[in-house]
Amino acid sequence: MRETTLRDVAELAGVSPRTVSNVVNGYARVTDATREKVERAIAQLGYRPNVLARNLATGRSGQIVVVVPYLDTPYFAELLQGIIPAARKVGYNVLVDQTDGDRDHEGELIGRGSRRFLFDGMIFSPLGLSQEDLAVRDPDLPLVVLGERSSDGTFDHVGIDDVAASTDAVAHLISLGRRRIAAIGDQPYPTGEAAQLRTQGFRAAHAAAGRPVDESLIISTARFNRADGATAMAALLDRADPPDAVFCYSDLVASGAIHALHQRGLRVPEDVAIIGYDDIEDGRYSSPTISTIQPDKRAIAQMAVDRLIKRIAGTEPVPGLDLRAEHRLIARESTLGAARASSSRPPPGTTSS
Amino acid sequence: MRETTLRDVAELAGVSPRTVSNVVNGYARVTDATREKVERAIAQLGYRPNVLARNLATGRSGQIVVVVPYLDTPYFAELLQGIIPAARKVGYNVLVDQTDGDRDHEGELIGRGSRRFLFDGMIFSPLGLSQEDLAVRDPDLPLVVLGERSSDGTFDHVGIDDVAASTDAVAHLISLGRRRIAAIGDQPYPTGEAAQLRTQGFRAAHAAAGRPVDESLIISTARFNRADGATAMAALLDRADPPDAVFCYSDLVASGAIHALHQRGLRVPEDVAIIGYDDIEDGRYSSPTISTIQPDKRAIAQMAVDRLIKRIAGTEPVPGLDLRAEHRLIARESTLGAARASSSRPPPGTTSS
DNA sequence: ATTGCGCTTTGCAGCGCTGCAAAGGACTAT
DNA sequence: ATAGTCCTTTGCAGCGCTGCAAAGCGCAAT
Repeated sequence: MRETTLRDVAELAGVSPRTVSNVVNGYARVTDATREKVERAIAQLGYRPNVLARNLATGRSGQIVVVVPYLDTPYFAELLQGIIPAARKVGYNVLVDQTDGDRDHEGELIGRGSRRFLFDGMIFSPLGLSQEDLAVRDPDLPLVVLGERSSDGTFDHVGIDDVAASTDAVAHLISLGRRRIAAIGDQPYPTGEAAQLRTQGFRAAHAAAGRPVDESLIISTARFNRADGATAMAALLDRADPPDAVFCYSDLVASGAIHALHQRGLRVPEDVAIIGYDDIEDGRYSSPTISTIQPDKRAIAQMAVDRLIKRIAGTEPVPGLDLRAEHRLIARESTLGAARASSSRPPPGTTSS
Repeated sequence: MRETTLRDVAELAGVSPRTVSNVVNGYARVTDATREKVERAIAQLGYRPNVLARNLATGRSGQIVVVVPYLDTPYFAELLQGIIPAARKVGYNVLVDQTDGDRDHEGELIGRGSRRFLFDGMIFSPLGLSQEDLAVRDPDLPLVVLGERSSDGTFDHVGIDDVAASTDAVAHLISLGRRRIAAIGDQPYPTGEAAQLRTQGFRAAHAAAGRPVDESLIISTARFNRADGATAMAALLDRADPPDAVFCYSDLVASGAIHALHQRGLRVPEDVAIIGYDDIEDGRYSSPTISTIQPDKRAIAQMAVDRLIKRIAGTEPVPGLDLRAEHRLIARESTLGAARASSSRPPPGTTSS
């Protein structure tokens, strides 16, 4: 049996197809009488508009895509948790795509491919693409970039002040009296801009305290995940002069580092203090709970959606904006110890599940 | 400037639009000569097919949707990690939707709404809908259901044998000599089928060991998350006769329970042994590492996609299948202790990030 | 009664592509 | 040379909807 169409409804209601369309879309002025007639016909036939046809006719898909490197990274999952409802509230469906941080895949997505027609705009968290790679993008694609890129003026960018946040994190470790502070997560190559900003903060905090930076304590990792965190921490502990504190570039890295410490029978924070970055839910429950930098994820999600919608509507001035969300330092057991952090009921989080 | 169309390409190449379409789709027999001509024209004009138009013409969208209750639940995130590439490999884009376990929202998605046109099929992990609610679904929607429902014959179902897995988990605790075993996560109401199967396994293991079940040790929670796990554990510890082991219905619940134990200064597993369910990455790194039931997520993802594709193609016999993936017990520190579990390097996981 | 105005409803054409089936061409067999 | 066969290419119509602008209609003002 064929799916009922606008035309079928029109016929039954005794009006033109165009009028049915008007009713369906809540358009224009339609008399209550006709509206009712049409609505009755719609109900009777169980009509539902064919979105595919509408898309072709309007040239818009009503979908936006959110592109992240990894879906199973809690930070992104939590961010999506904010983006999806925000987008839905303004009538957009969200498509999620994961790139595995692959440069080619990312390039394909922002380039002028055929999928372009499937979404009206994109919120993109690049990993494999460097700042300059972003230039190859389809200039027609409304784009909001998350994280540590800066806008070249043709798209909007939403993030937090990574340098300031990292400085806060390291200053916190210094204020606790730690002397040998390591950093895990640097990425000294073109696509490692996010990491480099954090390293910059690491240095700034040392400078502000009049401390020299021991370059050998800055450890690079390929990714910001648990496995790399554990490996890097283990390497640090193999040294003759291990650190007494570590600034990890993500909470996952911190989680891995703590795991490595525990495996060697070391205590956190007594032997080594750990601070992470992102404030994922995991860190609020782990043992010890993880001190961290909390970006305002809800704000980031909302800002990203807002900007994208405005860009899609085309009501925005061309110049791209660089927007900054708030962040704050959350000190927990992994730096303060169980006693001092005893207000260690999990603090109200941005999201929870 | 207008987007170039099939017609433009045809004109430049000096062939009919239909031929261009044939080339683009790799259809039928096209001489190398014409193909080359057309391809040159495509390249020259930078043509890309309009997916929206194709969708309307074919009546298919090339998208499938995966509906989960919560995106930021690691289990689902890890599952998606498997589903997305599997689907992409067979030419489908994946749309992800999150329902917050809301019954109405879930009902809308499987019902005969307008979004139906946006996807060719659905992989659905219900939470708010009970078995019988599933009946209201759009019968035309190719559907694969994940988790603890069983097929009513009109859709496929993929899961693991929850009763057997739960029995294994509890038998493990019993084999370690634990006497008072609690369960956290029961949901004794219509939508709690998944939970109830685990409770069933809990009982079965006791029965097999000739042990009575202390009903008061079966704790219900609204959800399978950390917060509920912590709360339930705290309640258990407030009792005069706390348990010496707990079977948690998810790793997140286990994580919350461990958090609560640590807050009271109790040790895991010395004071209370904990076993979870799902084998999320988190559990492989937490302190202690969490013993768990490991479902074969990769297999689940693959099976779900396979079945869905076959259903979409309509080449499948109507009767729905109930498919079971493998599971295994992974004993880690939270039951064995650090010493015995010292092979506690994180085992190779299904996924990692 | 006539004109003009404003609101509602309509018709037309077309979004860009593909399904279908027939037309056209080259080639083989007789 | 002619008919038959097979492969390539084409034309047509239409997927179901919306943008646009005109047509229709009721009512008020003259």
